[in-house]
Amino acid sequence: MNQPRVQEKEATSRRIILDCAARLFRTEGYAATSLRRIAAASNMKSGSLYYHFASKEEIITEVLNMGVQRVHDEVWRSTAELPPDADSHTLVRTAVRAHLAALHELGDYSSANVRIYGQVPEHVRNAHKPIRIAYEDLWIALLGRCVSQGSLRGDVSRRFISTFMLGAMNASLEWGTPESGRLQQMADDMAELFLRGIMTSNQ
Amino acid sequence: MNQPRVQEKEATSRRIILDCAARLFRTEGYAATSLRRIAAASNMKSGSLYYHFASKEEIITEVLNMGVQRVHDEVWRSTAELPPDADSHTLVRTAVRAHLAALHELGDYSSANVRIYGQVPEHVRNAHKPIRIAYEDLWIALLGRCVSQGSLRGDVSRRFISTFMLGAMNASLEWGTPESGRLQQMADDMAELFLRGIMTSNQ
DNA sequence: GTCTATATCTGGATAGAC
DNA sequence: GTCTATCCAGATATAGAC
Repeated sequence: MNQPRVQEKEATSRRIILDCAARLFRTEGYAATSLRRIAAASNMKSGSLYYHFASKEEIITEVLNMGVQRVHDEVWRSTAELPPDADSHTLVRTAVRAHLAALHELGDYSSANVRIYGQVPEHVRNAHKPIRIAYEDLWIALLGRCVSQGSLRGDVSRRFISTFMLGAMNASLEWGTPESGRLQQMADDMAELFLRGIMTSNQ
Repeated sequence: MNQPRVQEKEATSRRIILDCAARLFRTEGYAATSLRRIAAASNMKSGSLYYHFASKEEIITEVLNMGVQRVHDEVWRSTAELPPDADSHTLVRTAVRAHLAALHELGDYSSANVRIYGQVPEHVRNAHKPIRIAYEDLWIALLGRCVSQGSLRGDVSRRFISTFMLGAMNASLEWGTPESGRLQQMADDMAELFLRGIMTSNQ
């Protein structure tokens, strides 16, 4: 009865391959990352990858999806845990913290996603797109909760604000890898800039 | 006496090659963009590129540098033209407008820069780095003018704020190509978000 | 200044042994 | 599940004709 062991090994190898692939896609780019290099980093030979994945495109698809899915889940969970009457500042701060924490924890996956989304083959991008849109919609909904409290400014569209915020937060992936203590501080600083802007007085 | 004509043709071909290269680097990635494709897009054969450039790395270096240099120059010029006693809001709005206008005008150059900077061979990146740092320093200096007016918040470092703003603005390259009318509006909206944040009241 | 032709290398993917 | 061996397409770069 060693069926479970085999499945475990397959799942583990799969995960190792994806981790290495994500790291290489992030740092080298999509086309520059050969299956031979992914295999070597995973302590395998290139032919062996085809036991786990049908093609390079199947690997990048998995990497792209994982880069968004976990962030989505964390932001959803952390904001759903808040009391229904939580004020807008708390809501935004919580979502920003969750996004940045998950983003940097995922590291190579989310960074690879941000960096090479615009450069993968079009049908790969199209297959991934719904996951991105679902995540954007989550943010639109969060901002909707602010609107219903009358606290979100009305002169700029919610879609613009959410795209703006996501872009600003994702750009932080290019700043290097902060220790988790620093990350907390960074998230709070960024939430503050979002909420109140860069100036002292708001005349 | 056709020496000038020849130089003109060389300069023109060079520029065509760089334009095509920037567009391809942006959309396909660095490694995925072959010299054959750059040549084809430039209505040439791949061998001919070597008359104008010594290597693929020389091409990408030029593309990276152009992507920052023009933006730098535009932001510098537009803010230097302001009266020395211009208020902080005007200063920031002017710089944001200039950055976004130049960024989207350069299009493929700046977008290629943002997208593939982290994926280009290390010595290419190192050669380009001083130009990036000089531009960041320009923003630090602009924010310094706000500090001396007592209008920049003091609880977050100037370096953090400038990195935050540049990241947020550069992310807009991924939103598609706006018509120039829309671009003006976008720049003003973004400046507003920077200056006053996303909320209505700042209690 | 641009071409053709080519040397040399590395890529994704497959077949079949173990 | 992982290996070796291999096919074939496509890469950078060079050489030399025009």
